[in-house]
Amino acid sequence: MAEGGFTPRLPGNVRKRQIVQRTLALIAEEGIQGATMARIAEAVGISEPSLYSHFASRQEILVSALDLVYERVKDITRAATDPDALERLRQMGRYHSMLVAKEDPQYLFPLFEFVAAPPSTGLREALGTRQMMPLEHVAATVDLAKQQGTISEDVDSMELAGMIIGCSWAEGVAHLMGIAGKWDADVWARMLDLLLASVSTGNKAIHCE
Amino acid sequence: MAEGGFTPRLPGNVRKRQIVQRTLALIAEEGIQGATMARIAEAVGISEPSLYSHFASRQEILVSALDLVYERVKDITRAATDPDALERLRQMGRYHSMLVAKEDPQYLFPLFEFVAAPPSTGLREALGTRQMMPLEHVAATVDLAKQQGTISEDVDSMELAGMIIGCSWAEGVAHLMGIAGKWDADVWARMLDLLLASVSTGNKAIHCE
Amino acid sequence: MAEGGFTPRLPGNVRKRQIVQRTLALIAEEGIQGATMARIAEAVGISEPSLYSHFASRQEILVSALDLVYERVKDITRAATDPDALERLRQMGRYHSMLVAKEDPQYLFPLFEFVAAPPSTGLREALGTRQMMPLEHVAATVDLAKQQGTISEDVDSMELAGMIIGCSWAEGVAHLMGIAGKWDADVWARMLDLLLASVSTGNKAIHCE
Amino acid sequence: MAEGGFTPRLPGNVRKRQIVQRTLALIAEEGIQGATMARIAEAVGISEPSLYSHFASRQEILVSALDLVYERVKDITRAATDPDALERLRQMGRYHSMLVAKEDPQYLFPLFEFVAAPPSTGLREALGTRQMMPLEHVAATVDLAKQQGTISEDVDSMELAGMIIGCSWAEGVAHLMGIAGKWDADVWARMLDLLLASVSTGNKAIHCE
DNA sequence: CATGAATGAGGGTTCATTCAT
DNA sequence: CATGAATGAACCCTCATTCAT
Repeated sequence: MAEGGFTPRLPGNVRKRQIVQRTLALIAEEGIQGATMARIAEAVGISEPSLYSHFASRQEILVSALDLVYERVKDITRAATDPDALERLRQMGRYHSMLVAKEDPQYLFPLFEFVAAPPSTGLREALGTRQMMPLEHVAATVDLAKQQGTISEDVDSMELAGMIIGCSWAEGVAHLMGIAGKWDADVWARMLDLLLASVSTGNKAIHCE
Repeated sequence: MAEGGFTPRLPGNVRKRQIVQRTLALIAEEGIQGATMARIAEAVGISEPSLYSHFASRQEILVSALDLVYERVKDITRAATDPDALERLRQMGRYHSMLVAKEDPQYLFPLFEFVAAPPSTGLREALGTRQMMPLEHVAATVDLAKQQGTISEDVDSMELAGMIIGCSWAEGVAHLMGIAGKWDADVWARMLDLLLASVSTGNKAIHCE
Repeated sequence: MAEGGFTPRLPGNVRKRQIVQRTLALIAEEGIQGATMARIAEAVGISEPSLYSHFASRQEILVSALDLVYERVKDITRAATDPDALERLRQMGRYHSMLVAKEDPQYLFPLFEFVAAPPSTGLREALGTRQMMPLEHVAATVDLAKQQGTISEDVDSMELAGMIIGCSWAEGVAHLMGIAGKWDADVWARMLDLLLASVSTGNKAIHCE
Repeated sequence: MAEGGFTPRLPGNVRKRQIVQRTLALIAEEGIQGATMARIAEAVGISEPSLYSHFASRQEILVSALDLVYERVKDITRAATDPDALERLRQMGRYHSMLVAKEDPQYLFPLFEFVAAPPSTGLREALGTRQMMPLEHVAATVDLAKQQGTISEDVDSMELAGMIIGCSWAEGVAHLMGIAGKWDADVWARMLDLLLASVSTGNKAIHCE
């Protein structure tokens, strides 16, 4: 019956990537619930059922989109290359501010869409799993800073890692709430600086006689 | 679904509050998109069209639910009564931790549902507006602390207020991601303490020596 | 948005009956799988979603249709009124033949659609439940015939009832297979007669000297 | 779903038989409508379009499945080998009971799936055609019994054949309705016995006295 | 204030089938 | 002989909303 669509047949991997990317864009624009199969199909330029040639379900597409978000997160850690681990932590903060500021549609808004996904969707669990990786990366960097003697040995690495990433989350929430304009763009970098200063060995805050 | 014909006619205000409360509960369980008119009506025990006797649209109910969330936020500021403004800021942090820890279904999850609501719904704008109030309250408290001499005059009040509230946001995100278990419950209070210590006049961190 | 359809608003009960009847007709024509919500709605002259104002699901409509089939079955027992119970059994057989012969679209084909419904639909269970009633009615009539002395006391009433109804089933299958034309219409009545003759006290077959 | 690239190329006939068998199994489990091309392909372990290398359409596969059902029916006649034709008829009945009792997934449920197939599918016609063969076989056996003098010459052979097979159909319907448990398994054999007794020359029922 | 009946739009998913490879 | 990519049509069902009562 079908007279053989004229849509160019793309190799599976290419199409798959295409689908995930457009989905992420849709999530950024209209939220997860706005990323409907119909809209995804239209954005990609294929028919709705064709999506099922590449993914078993909408859920699977969404999880793949989440993976793509964490590609951006990985960029953060990849971009911080300073040999000094403490400085590296500051670099991550600044890179994150940049990511948020340029409103990359593949990062901030999609990420929080997953944060707020109803538990029944299973997406939040998927998110928690993925977040562990950057968290542990930051904790490892803190460890390194301790070895390098720039961060006090007393500090719990995982705890500090949480606080560091927490600054980024705070930044994200402020942007999403549309009140980021209340401060200049560096405020979250300064928040991170304050935090790091509190735990760096250079800081006399606590031991300041 | 309603349990039959004789739903007692409740005075308008009571019904309205009932509707908003059940809606908020639904948002907590299933997200904003899960708070459908059908489910709200069923939860309240009236028919679907009856909801329109009390609210002009679903949107209006949702915004009212958001107001209810900010009632909880107001509780935070109300609960912090210490005469020492700096201590009051710490109280707010601890009260917030408590609110998050007890998983009050009328606070954390609904709040972030609104954070992540697609722009087209207008809910995020509504959220931004409401968030200004607690933000300014915290800034005012910082100002007071400066007058009381416990926080350094150099500090920008609004900026510090953002950081303080940012700690709460970070706490919320950690919980929603399901990774809060990585730390003990006090970590976010300690983050706030570090921050406040950095700016308190007792701190020699910056001016040390 | 909806500008208030022009379909006349019918009282609930009337619509419900209408829906079930048209559904049964569709089942007769195209099988259970042919009774789609779209076709039912079209046959009734209302929109598809409106069906859900009257029934919670398609399954519920189908079960109601099954009930309607068994209204026809009840007609069989109602139509047999001869004071002589043995004769009454013969009347039932003849009435059934008539029902089958006139190809009442509310009886034979729909009935067997339910017989052949896949187990996963739950419809066959519903069928078994409903079939018990006529079965027990026939068994009771056999009992009565035994009291009246026309059927031998040795016979197990339920067993004979099964055989009697079995003749009707055989008749039904023959029709559905499209090979009923191989015999004249009375063949199944004669089958029933042979059976009843075998167990009637007038029969010397077993006790014959 | 298939477990990967290297499905061994099977000779055409083998594959064909395989396809038909799995299809029949699917019909038994989920009905004709449950035997979708996707499920058949998965069950066989080849891709969906590959099915079209062996059969022109789904319809063709289904008809082949029907043929396979009638292989089982042929088994019935093949299994009845007693030289006495009357006894042979009884053997067929008992063999059929066995077939039904062991719930052979290639017989009863599939058969009735075809009985109840909507007319528009053409499957019921195909069924009628095939049913003629066993019917005529039974009629021929009745004829033989008449020659052997065990069944009365007065009896119409085709009519009696219908009744005999009718007992089997009744048995099948009882099973499908899930009410077979109401009787012991021999009831249908006894029904057949009663019937045959009525027409056998040994029977004094009619000529009694 | 409350409801039963109704709806257009759209939700994700499955269907048998086709075609280029 | 076999497949991956693709599709139009259809599936059951839910959505927020309206209107007469």
